[in-house]
Amino acid sequence: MASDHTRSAILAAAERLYADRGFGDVTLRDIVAEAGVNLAAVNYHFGSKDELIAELFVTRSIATNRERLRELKAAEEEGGGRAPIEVILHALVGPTLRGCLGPENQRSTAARFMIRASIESVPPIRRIKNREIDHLRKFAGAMRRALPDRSDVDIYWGLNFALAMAHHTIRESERLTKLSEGKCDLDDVEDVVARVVNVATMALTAGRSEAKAPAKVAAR
Amino acid sequence: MASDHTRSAILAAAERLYADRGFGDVTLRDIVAEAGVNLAAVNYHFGSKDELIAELFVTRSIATNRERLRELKAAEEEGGGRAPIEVILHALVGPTLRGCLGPENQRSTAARFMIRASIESVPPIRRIKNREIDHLRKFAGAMRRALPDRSDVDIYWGLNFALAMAHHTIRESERLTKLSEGKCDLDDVEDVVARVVNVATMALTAGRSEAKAPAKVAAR
DNA sequence: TTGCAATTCAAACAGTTGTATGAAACTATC
DNA sequence: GATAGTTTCATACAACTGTTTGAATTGCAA
Repeated sequence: MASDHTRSAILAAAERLYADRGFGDVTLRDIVAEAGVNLAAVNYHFGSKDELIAELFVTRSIATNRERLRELKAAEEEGGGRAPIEVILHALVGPTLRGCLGPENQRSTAARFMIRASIESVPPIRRIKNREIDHLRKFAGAMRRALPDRSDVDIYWGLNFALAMAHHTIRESERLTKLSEGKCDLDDVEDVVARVVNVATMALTAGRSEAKAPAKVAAR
Repeated sequence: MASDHTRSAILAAAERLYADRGFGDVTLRDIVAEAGVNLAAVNYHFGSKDELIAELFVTRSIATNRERLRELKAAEEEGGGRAPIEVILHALVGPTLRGCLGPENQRSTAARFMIRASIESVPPIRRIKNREIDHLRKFAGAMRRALPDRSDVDIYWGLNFALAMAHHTIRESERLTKLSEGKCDLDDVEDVVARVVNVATMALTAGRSEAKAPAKVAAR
């Protein structure tokens, strides 16, 4: 074991630079300059540039996934093994949206990094995202338990659309603000979460007998 | 004016290579080799690599946008200046989905190129996408005419969610297929379009008096 | 202090990239 | 068929990239 000082200085500097300028035009030399360490340190501590990026992304995304599962598990336990669909969807998209949106000036480096990762999609990150399927299957399972007479196809489409709305809103938040001339308030994260959950819930419950009016799961 | 042979050979080769291997690892040398022309030809005919990429993307996206507006105009004329919301949404997402999805083995080079452009998002393409706002405003206008008692905010969120579902489904089509173990059939484009339109329509009409059951706008 | 491993460092490496150059080949006009 | 303009070509350029190397330094245990 070592002092770890250099290692974490690199991680912090890299996350900051990637968050600010994107993956495209940040070189290892930029990172080591920002971190105040030697160029060779990156390869010494991480093996390669891609492994550095991967470690950054993995750290942040397991944090998000843990939060998702925590909310999901809590909801299912409270409901005796079956949670309401809107609460499940809330657990699915809430942590991601909360982690990436919010007032721009108080957005954490981690949040800005994750937005970049969502927009630019470089190879090491794509590789990790592809392993996310098992994680999503847990939500598909919970959704099936919540809506037992919905077909698998509808469940998967609903899951897909929920993620679509959350991720696209993050990716294109700037454009949506411009398009709506500021009328869509992306700083009010809980409102965004509620909108996504409401639409996804409608998508999953429409045309069924028990299609109750979707409950508001968060304050508006 | 000239024979244009070299120019179009480059365009075709570039589109093919980008579609197959992505922007990340296709160099000018790969393109000119595929096209059977000299390296300097790209800079001679297009000025720079980025301008080549931009021209490819612009060509394809104005084709999509023209198709969108054609459908929108036809629908509004038929309705005497006001089209049903589901038809407007169909005009918005139909051309994009039809241009990118469909049976993989019969997917055109252009379609595969546009999927790449949607996934990788390189600088010259991002720059063009940012100019798309005026185009989207036309749809926002039509949607406002279709739903006069909906607030602007709701209109923009509905537009955002419709695009979200369409684009995300294109971007993550492979993952959705894997996640659903093939149960979600992305080759049935009209079914995908109908699903997106239905959910977006629900999002825009829920909780209003005239919230009629969304019509099926395409065969299922 | 000595010895050994872990870490840091400057420097170079090996490869690739997009672009520029200037001569050669071509094409069409008069 | 000479001329002017366009297009092609081989080649070089200049810069940048991630990675490696081997020596210097550091930290720690015996």
